[in-house]
Amino acid sequence: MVRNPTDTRFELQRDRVLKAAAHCFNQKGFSGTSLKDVAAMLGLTDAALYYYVRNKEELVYQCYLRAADLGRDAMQQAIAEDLDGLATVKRYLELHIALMVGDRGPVAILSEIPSLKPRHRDEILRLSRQHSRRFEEIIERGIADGSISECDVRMTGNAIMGSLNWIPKWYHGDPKTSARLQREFPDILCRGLLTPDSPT
Amino acid sequence: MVRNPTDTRFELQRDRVLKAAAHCFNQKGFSGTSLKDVAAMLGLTDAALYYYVRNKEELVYQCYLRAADLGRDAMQQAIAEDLDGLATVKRYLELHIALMVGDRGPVAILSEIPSLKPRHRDEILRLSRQHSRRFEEIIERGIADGSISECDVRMTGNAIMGSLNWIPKWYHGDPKTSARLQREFPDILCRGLLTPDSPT
DNA sequence: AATAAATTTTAATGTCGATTAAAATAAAGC
DNA sequence: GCTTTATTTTAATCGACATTAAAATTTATT
Repeated sequence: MVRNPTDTRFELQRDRVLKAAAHCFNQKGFSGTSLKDVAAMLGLTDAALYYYVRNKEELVYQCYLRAADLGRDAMQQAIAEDLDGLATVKRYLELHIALMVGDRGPVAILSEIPSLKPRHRDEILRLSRQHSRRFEEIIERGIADGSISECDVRMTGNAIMGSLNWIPKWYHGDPKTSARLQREFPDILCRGLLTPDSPT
Repeated sequence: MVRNPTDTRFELQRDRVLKAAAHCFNQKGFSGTSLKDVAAMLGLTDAALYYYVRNKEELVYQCYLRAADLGRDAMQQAIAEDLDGLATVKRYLELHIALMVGDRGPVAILSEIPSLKPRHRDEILRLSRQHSRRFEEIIERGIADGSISECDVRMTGNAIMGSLNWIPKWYHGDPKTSARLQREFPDILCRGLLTPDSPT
């Protein structure tokens, strides 16, 4: 079985497998989804999945890689647009959410990182930390250019990333919610609750 | 084995079991923690846990009940202080976080709700929705009394709750982080990123 | 159409960890 | 101290998937 980059059928089917897996993991929890569940979503047999991943652990790993890719893509594009700090944050959030609720989704929520093999766990954690660090850099840039108010950058980053990472927990594909999410969420995360004339 | 409310030894040990379980679930993931892992934290044998819970499913269920109790307690106390909407939100966040990082913690992250038995799942979801609804009511009250700016209440609630629920993912008991969390987080979630003089 | 390669299924196997029952120990009550 | 009750351990059992190998089928190539 020699496979080259032009061999697209395998890649496509594999992608469907990973999406189905992400969907199942989010819906039924990790321990609650058997390979049979994932396979059933594609009209396949559980054993067929082994043609695309080595085992269940790798299925999770690949789901998490997809999630990391998606986040990285959104951030790179946001940065490339060369806006001020606050606008970059907002743009990143818009892009990330758009990808999540679009055809790059669903994104698996990262609940099972610890049960990955060390090699895989380390890589996912590395990617995850890298992403957080880049996000914090944007916030710092915003503080420097005056668009973002002084704050504990680490905590602020954690707060926003938490909101973002939690989305798959309550968003299950409803189009109405999808629209609201894309329209409102980025602003909400940037604006906070204060009224325009609140004292600081 | 007749047990009454004054029988405290059982209750205490059971509580230790639930805390250990929450800790393990957060650290190693649900599927990655065996009952042996949980028991080992207490110097017990896996079989001993069955004296405190019927089975693993109930262990998760009880962890989630604890989490729900904690959130409810924080919210009730915040509401009882009879502040305006924004201040109530902030007070609630302070209290909830204080409990999470204090001796009521650790709080299990709710990743495995779907693998609960229907009866248990329904109850946890009911409690969870109730909590969200009450939180949204506070936000609405804040909008009504002018302390919170107009917003999509549902989405705003989701955003803040997401941040809060994600905390156990990255907070692992470091005291330094605990202090920062309690000091900064409530404000961050209320204030957003904007500078005092940002245009709206 | 014939052959080869890719994909999926059928049918077992194997294993880990949850669960259980009975025995042992520890604690409490009298 | 003796008895009863509460707690924990030892030692099996047991089942649900994950995993595998070989066979079957589908798809691609010529």
